[in-house]
Formats: sequence, structure tokens, C-alpha cells
Amino acid sequence: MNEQEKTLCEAKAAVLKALAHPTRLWMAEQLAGGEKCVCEFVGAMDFDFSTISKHLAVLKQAGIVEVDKRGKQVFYRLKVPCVLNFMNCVEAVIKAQGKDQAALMRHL
Amino acid sequence: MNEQEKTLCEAKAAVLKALAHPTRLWMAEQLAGGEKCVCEFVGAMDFDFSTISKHLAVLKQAGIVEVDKRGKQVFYRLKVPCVLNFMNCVEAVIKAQGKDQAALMRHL
DNA sequence: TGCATGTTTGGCATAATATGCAAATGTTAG
DNA sequence: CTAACATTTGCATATTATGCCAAACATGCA
Repeated sequence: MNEQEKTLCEAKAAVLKALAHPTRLWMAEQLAGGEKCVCEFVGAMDFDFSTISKHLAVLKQAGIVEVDKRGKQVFYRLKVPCVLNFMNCVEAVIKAQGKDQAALMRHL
Repeated sequence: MNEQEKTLCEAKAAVLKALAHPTRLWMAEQLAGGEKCVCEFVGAMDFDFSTISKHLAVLKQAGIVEVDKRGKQVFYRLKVPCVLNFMNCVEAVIKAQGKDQAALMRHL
């Protein structure tokens, strides 16, 4: 692992890390259906406004979402939609785990 | 976000989290070229044997790699090869960040 | 049996650091 | 100016990831 590889891996890991949180993952998936404003997330989750705003900031800084401010509202949308394609694969991993996750797997 | 969604998102996030570390990401990518034994990783990285073993255990427990013990050596291989497909997308995210990462991007 | 090689585990220090709430601050529309 | 929408700051808290060391375990070979 040379220096360049290391730097590149760190950059990639940072992107994955941003998605490696249940709340952020869920929000990213919601954005697959189109842009959403912060207030919509606040309505859908039982978190403080500031908490949600922070999570979105993490996704934004990772380059996963982009922001569009319109009027009083701030809309977030996926910047690189392919991030959701690989959720299929993550689900495949979970299925392959073959643990006692029957209940979980029924929803994949 | 109901209970089921939450549980599922937690499971997915756990998989991503396992890959969200430079060392583990690098190892997973190395495995794309075929199985490797622990000692090969030790030779390629400047980490303690135990450190590498622990990282591999994280990947294993996440369901990303599987183990094959042959003789004195332990071989690891990708259990769900598609995990590497989405690296293309992660790289796309990095490219899209368009920050001052020219040096980094030249290696994507 | 005993030793060398390869690997895992337990313990540990350290630092990091993520999370989510509360309060204060911005921003826009009306 | 006020209300609605959003971000930032500060903070407490707990968590916990990381990587080294030493010890234990496993396997093959002499």
C-alpha cells in the first residue's frame, strides 16, 4: 500500500463512512425518490431539526448530496445517484450472512 | 422511518461501516484479484500481524469475506464480489466533489 | 515430542469522536 | 416585525475504534 493508494483509500472510506449510519443511509434512500426539504425529514423522523441538519451536512460534505435553497426551504438531492445502486449489493451481503435474520430478510 | 426500516438500515450501515476504513477497504480491493492469506497482507502493509487479523475479522463478521483455512495458512476471499462494483460509484462521488484533488483524481 | 511458522485473542492506552439535544443565530417571505 | 425554515455552536455523554504487545492456539515438520 503506497502513499497514493493510501490517500485514495482514505477518500473512498470517507464517502462510505458518511453512508455508514442508519439515519443518513435512510435519508439517502429517501432522496432516491426525488429531492426533499429538511422539513420533510423532520416530519418523518423523530429527531431534532438540528440533528437532521447535521446529518445532511455530513452527506453534503462527503459529496453525496447537493443543496438547492428555494425560498424558505432547503432542498437536498442525490448528487451521484449511483450510490443507491450498490445498496442492492449491500443487501446481498446481508442475505449471504445467512444468520438468523429471517425477519429482516423478508423485507429485502 | 418505522421499526423495520430502522432495523434494515442499521444492518446495511453496519456493512458499509466495515468497509469505511482505509485499511479494510484496501484489503477488500486486494481480494478482488483472488484470495490472499493473512501473511500476504502483513508483507504488504506496515502493521502488526494482530492488527491485520483484527481488521479481517471485522470484514468477516460483516459478511464481506469468508475464510478458508489450509494448512498453516488462513486464506480470505470475497464472499460477495459485487462489493467492489460500487467502488466505481464511490470514485464517481470523489470525482464529483471537484475539490482541489487533482492529484488524487489522476489516479482514479 | 518439540520447534517454527502462521494466526487469533485478550488486554490495554489513547485518542478520537460521533451522537443528539438545547439555545442562539441566520434567512426568507409576507 | 414576525413566523417558518434552517444552520451553527456548545456541550455532555458515551462509545468505541485503533494498533501495539504479549500470550495462547493451530499446524506441519524434524
